[in-house]
Amino acid sequence: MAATIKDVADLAGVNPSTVSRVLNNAGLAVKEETRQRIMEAVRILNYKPNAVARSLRTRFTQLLGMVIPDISNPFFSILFKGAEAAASEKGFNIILGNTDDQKAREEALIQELRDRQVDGLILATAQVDGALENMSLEGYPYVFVNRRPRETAGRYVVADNIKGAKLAIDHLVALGHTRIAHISGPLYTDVGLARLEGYRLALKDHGLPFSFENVVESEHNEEAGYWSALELFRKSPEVTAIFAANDPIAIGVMTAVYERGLEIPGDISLVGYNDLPVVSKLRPPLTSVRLPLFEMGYKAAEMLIKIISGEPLEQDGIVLEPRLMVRESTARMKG
Amino acid sequence: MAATIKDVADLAGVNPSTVSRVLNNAGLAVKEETRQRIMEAVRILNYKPNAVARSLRTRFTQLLGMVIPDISNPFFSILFKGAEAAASEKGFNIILGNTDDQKAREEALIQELRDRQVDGLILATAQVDGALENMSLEGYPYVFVNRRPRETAGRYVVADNIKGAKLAIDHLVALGHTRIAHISGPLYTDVGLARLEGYRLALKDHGLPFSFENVVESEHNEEAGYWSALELFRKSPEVTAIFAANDPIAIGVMTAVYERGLEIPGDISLVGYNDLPVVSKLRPPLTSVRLPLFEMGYKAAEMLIKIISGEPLEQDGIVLEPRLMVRESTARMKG
DNA sequence: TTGAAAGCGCTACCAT
DNA sequence: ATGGTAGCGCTTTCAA
Repeated sequence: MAATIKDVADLAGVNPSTVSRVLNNAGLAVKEETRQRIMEAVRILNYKPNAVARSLRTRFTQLLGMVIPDISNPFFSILFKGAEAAASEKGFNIILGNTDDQKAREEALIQELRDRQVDGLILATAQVDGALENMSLEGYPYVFVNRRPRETAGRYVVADNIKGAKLAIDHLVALGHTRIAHISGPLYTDVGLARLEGYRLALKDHGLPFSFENVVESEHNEEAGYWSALELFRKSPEVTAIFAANDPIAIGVMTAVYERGLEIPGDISLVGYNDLPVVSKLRPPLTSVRLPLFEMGYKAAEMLIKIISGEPLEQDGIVLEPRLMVRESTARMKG
Repeated sequence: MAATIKDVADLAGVNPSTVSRVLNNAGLAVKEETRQRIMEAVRILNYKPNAVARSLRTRFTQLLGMVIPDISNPFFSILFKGAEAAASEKGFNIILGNTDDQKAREEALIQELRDRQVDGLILATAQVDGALENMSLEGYPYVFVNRRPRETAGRYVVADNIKGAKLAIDHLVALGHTRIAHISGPLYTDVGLARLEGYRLALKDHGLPFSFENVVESEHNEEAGYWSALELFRKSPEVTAIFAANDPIAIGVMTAVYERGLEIPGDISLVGYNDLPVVSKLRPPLTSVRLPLFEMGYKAAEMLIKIISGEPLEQDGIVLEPRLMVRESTARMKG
């Protein structure tokens, strides 16, 4: 049986409250000699405070909940790493829950975590609503990461998707491309919409026409990317560059391009988004927009802990800058 | 403020202990009418038991700790997913800690998790010792996954590395290769040793000579794989097939092979290990030994929960079977 | 079938 | 500077 605070108090010949004072209130009045005796007893008994008992009393668990669609996706696992790094610096740990992108699981998980009395939630998931309204209503601390809630209020840490899309298009235009297509993500998501918007704005900036002929809406995965590329070739066979809304889509596009007997970047320049580790290993290595994922996770946890601690926030949201990783899938326009 | 069991009891006009009985001991004697009244009160107040208070009383947190070197490595994140799936089925959640392969962080983390009173630990990390001895001494529940402890006692869930290596070599031999090299992992790890042993045994099975000329010891990463391949080419330029101890090593080998102006699989057949998602995207897609990672994580959590619940275990360890995913990096011997 | 009460280990308030 | 004590919310034993 592990030693309790009472054991320490008995051994040191003091009251448990004194032990607690020594251990917790660094700046509080305790005679040096008493402190010594107590620390010695702690050492002898190898005493570790019981976090559960402390939590019950203080009403803080020093535990964060993080809800993620798919931890095996490096995108999210790097977010988690960032969050964990910040949390651990402040003495917090994180309960991680994977939703497999299922809304029911997501809501159940949020409830589960709250019942466990986690001090706050980091939400990296797509759709939250019912559970969320309760949360904001009751003033429960939570922070969105990689997603900026539209309807619901809430703090967030995101990357600038409009800027990211512009980086991609600027690059392609600089290489001489004018017929640039976009395979967008789902347009019911803020991410999908923002990247499309960035694409549109960048074309406009460069005096290039925007046309829905050159846009195909896709899901955020490889297979959907493949089929969307086929559809694009049907609609607009003359494009010379494609900006894909994320890397898996871009990988699907690659397959479709090769099937058509075309070369990358010889015939088609291709840009992805997120810069997952895998894309630098592709042939050719993919040019992609990199998000500061670790930093996003870090800042989200940091922000959440500030909210929990009642520290004032300078801002409700943090928007981080993406940057373009240029690789071999993009090249100067032929001719 | 959230409702407590006392609020429910008051509303239902009963004692808190009766509420507790209704909520927890499904099979216990409670008059149907009372139960109804209580459930109604629970509903009205939207009562959720406070897990912290319950944990303090029952001495179980229904929380598992999982220690992982690097969650952004898909190898580990899939292990985690499996563990989380099993845990969540049994009403457990998992606190995940990332160690970045740093021993100090690892030990601190284990201590942290124990102080939090997690009911048990799943250890996917490389080196644990000091902290571990305490754990086994005090009968604290823990399970190793993907690693079978040598010196320390302990339950484990691993894949059969000797078998996996044999699968790789059998395949290469079947393709007509006889000069098969092995770039091994670190030989101070059980994983590295076991794969080397499988390589040696398989050669013997096929009546092929084993020689240290054809073995280079490497670290488990891409760069080390690259340098090890260079060393191999120096020692044994005539090899026609290479079995790499894991996928990152194999990727490093690829780079070295291409630099030498050789083709895969034309000149050199190459087999990796772990079958990370990325390897099917390489050019050529890599033949690799696949481990049932999700299942390993699942079984590890399941085993741990059994230990926690005091259920008897049929066995101290579970060894799962790998299988070979044949792709285009291996081909029949020329000539 | 239900109630009363103790107590898990800790902190924080109030005394002294 | 330190001790005493109440109580966080729950479960569980004992009694009725």
